[in-house]
Amino acid sequence: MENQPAVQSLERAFSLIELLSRNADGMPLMELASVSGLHKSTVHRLLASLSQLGYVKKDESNGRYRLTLKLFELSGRVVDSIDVLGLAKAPLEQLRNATQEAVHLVIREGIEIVYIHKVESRNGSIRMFSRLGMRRPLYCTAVGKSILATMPDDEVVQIWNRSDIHAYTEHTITELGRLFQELAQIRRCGYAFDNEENELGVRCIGAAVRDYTGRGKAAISVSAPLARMNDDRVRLLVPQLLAAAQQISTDLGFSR
Amino acid sequence: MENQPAVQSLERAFSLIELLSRNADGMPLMELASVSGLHKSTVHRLLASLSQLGYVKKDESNGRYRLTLKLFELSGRVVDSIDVLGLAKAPLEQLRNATQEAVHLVIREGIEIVYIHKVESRNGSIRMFSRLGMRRPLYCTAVGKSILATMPDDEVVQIWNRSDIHAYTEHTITELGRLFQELAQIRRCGYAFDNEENELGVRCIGAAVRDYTGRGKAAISVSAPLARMNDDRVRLLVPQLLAAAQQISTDLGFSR
DNA sequence: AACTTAGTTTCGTATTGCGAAACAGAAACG
DNA sequence: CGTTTCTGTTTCGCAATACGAAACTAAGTT
Repeated sequence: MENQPAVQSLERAFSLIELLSRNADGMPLMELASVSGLHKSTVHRLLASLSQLGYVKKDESNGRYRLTLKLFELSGRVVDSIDVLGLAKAPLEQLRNATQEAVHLVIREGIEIVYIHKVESRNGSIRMFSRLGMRRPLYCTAVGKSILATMPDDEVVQIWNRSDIHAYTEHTITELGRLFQELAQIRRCGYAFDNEENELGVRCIGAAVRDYTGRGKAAISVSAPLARMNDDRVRLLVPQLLAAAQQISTDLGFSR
Repeated sequence: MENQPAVQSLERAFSLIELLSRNADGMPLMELASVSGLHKSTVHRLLASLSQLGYVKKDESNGRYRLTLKLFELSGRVVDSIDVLGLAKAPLEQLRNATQEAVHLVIREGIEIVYIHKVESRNGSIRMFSRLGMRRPLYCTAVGKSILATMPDDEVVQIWNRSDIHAYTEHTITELGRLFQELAQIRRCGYAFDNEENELGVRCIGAAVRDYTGRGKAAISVSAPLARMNDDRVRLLVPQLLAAAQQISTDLGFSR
């Protein structure tokens, strides 16, 4: 039914866009041509089209092509329409104020979570690495696991199979058995850990946000460097995390 | 040199994307076909390609096509690379806390400003209409005018000529003379007003953020409903606004 | 002045995307 | 329960469209 190849010019244009998105200060035509493997005149034509449509602009001072913020405008509309975002902002900020640590809101899309909101720590010193729009697999983050824990086992297995299991750090879970062990615990306690499974030196606690169907479509987390996240601190933070998750879930129509 | 028509399939695909971005809960194929004026089989082919590339997904439950967050991922990278954003976040939040009103950060792109960060009022009652990624003309916003005020007159004229002058409210400036009068005042005081020029019932004060070249590439503002923004309140808020703008400008390398 | 190298424009060609039409499935109707 | 009328998917022959080689321009380099 599917797997007919994508329209060629679209595929090519988007590969250029992806390349450009990785280079903040733009790229010259020839570089785009060589790394994409396309003929320079093809690249030129596609860029000209994208420029005319307003997605790309050529920096006249140095001849480099770069993305404009028009994509941001489009995707901003999409993100804005996610109702959990509106409901979560206030509780998240309160949570950050109570904990003084970075807090995140993610939603699930397929086998990944996407960061859609962040309130930064006031301990400005150490900055968490996270970017809005960034994706991570479900199985290696506190938020992801807390969402998995709201799903039936067979779906978890499906997601696991579709995921590219990769040990981001030495603590990353790479066996399905381990994952299920953890999920059992998460279901009991209502929150999930990430003990440096995604990034060394960072520990997170996460809790799912449920909508009226009871399924976890989103999750929130508190992240901090190892030094500020010992067991005592966790005991202190968990109730606050859960309260915030509860609050948002209730606002989304989840009961009990 | 330009105005050769854009690659057809690109132009069409992006028009579909724009349509989809305006409908949070997706659109059925036929609706897309009729409003875009494209043949349904063309729409189908383009959507299939966009799906395969991961930008669009078909909601199997109701058959509607919707945008994924992949665009958000791309544009997130672009936005993230704007250094003024990182530098502005803390001062903006402080400003919001001091004023208890909604504060915004915008950057200029061409003849428009783009909202790239917002810290919402805690007076949750009345919510400002503003969305990240949203664009407004320079001439009808406090932030826009404060940026114009940092530019040489001839450039202001150029921008004016390229702009589609439109009276958003009865207070919108629609004559170049009026604009220059205001710019003169803004240059004297260092901040700009928006007296319901963009939206009835909303008053803003804005100040430009300058980089090391002295040009205003960004600006910040405090917005509030008319009722909370009388002259006394403005006198109180302006110094705080200016302090924040100053702070960010300094961090960007602007001196004096 | 000769030689690179990046970027733009032209243009003939075949490939690619096009859309009419057939098909499949679901919902609405009588 | 068959008929009609939707929407969405697939096929396929045709020609318009996008392709890329090559010519050309403009800057830099040697």
